[in-house]
Parts: sequence; C-alpha cells; structure tokens
Amino acid sequence: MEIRRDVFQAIADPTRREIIDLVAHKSLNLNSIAENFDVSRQAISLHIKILTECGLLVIRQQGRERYCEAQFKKLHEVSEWVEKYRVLWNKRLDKMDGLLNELQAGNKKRNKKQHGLNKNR
Amino acid sequence: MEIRRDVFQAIADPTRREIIDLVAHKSLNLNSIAENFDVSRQAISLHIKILTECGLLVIRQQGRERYCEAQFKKLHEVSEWVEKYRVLWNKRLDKMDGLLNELQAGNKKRNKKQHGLNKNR
DNA sequence: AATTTGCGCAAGCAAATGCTTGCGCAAATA
DNA sequence: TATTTGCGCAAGCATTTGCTTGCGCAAATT
Repeated sequence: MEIRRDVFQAIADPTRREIIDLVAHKSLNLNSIAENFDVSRQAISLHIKILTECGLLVIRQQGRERYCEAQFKKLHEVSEWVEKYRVLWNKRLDKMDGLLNELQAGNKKRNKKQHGLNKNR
Repeated sequence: MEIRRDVFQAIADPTRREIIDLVAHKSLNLNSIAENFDVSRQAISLHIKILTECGLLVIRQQGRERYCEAQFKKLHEVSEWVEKYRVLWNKRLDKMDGLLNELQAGNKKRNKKQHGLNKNR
C-alpha cells in the first residue's frame, strides 16, 4: 500500500483543494465532507483516498466513521518549489517598477531624471 | 484564444515543472528546451503551450525562433494557497513539540512538571 | 433482532492527458 | 535559388482521471 503519490498532482484538482480547505481547521468524517459537494459520496471518497495516499490527509477511524485530518507538513514540498522563485519574481517587479518610473518621469518632464528608485516593494 | 488554464493543473506535471526550472533564469527557445528531455519535441511544444495558456510562460518570437520566458507572477496564486496554511502547520508542530516534551519530562522523572513550554518555533 | 447509517469495493464509461508520427510552412543558411 | 532549421498543426492511440451506480459489510440505533 501507500502508493507514493505526487502532492502536486493531488492539489491539481479543485475539489481536492476544497476538501483540504474544509478539514483545515477541524476534522470531518467522510459524509460531512461529501455533503459540501454535488458529486456522489463515492467520488469524494476517491478524492480522499488520493489525498491520504500522498500524505496530505490522515484518517482517524472512530467506530464506523472515518475522520479526515489535514496534514500540512506535506505542503512543504509545494511551498519550497514555489518560494524558490519568489526572489526572482520580486526582482522582476522591481525592474518593471523601474521602467514605469522612467517612463513616467520621461512623460512628465524631461528633467529631474529619477533613476533606480523604488527599490521598496 | 487564451483559454483560462488552471495554474495548479499546469504545475502538476513534473516535466512542466522542469521546464519552468529551466527557463527560470534565462529564456530559451523551444528546441533548446526540448533537448533536455527524452520525449519528442512535439510533446514539449504541447507542454509549453499549456504553460503559456495559464500565464506561467511568455513567448517572444524572434525570427523563426520562439523564446520562452518564465512569468512568476502567476505563481502567486499557488503561493497564496499554500502559505495560508503555514500558520496552521507551524501551530501543529508546536503542539507536537509540546507533547514530546511532556513525554520526555514524564519519562525522565515524574517531578518537575514542565507544561506548555517550548512555544518558540 | 431488525433497521439504519457510514463507507469501501468494483465495474463501467466518457472525457482528458500525454505521447507519437507525418506534413507543411516560413525564416535562415548555403 | 536550393536546402536546412525551427516549429505549429493534426490525426491516432494508450492511459489516466473523474464520475456514476449497485452491492455488501460492520457499527450504531430502534
């Protein structure tokens, strides 16, 4: 068991993202989750299976009910991948700001050239 | 044109994530990108199409070559979704730390009860 | 003990995904 | 001008995905 699933693949589906949103703050059993969607219980059950297989959810069996608890640790993988670009993307914004400022400065008047300002972003 | 694609869906595929990694620092034309993979050029072309359709890539046509440039702004959507859980997931770690400490304290000796310490994380 | 409730298993199916190969065009090179 | 190069378009195909419905079991309720 425990088929290594890809987290990125798991959160690709909007329904699965909603499921995570739902159980983020308090555990819910499968049927309570399914109530929030207009697909069959079975469909939701499958989504939950996928989410547990990749470690984003953990099931606590309690009698005949299965409570789903979010497991955020696994989101770290996604976070890492995205955040490594944050530096670059801030840099790009800076550059754009710079260009905009140059343009504005140029339009308003051709004197008082401001250059390389606006590094705060 | 411009079929609104889901960013989450786009980055679900490992090849597409690799493509983004490749062009993160410098633009590359399609064939240079395709060289890095052992699938056909056409397959890569399709991946790139998907990436541009959701705004993660921008194409600059230059003669007969098409240079792919990463567009990190769109990653913000992913970042936002993931990061909103960071608080929760840190909180959970705190709780676990707390439990661990209680256990340790309990094991070592049954006196000197430390409770609710270790809030620093 | 009989019924209801929660949920997994499995089959079946349409649509989407990822890939390939072959064709053709327009820009660059010879 | 003839050939090469970069790349899109389109058809075809195997998997995968997401969903449904029906069955059945075990825990809870009556």
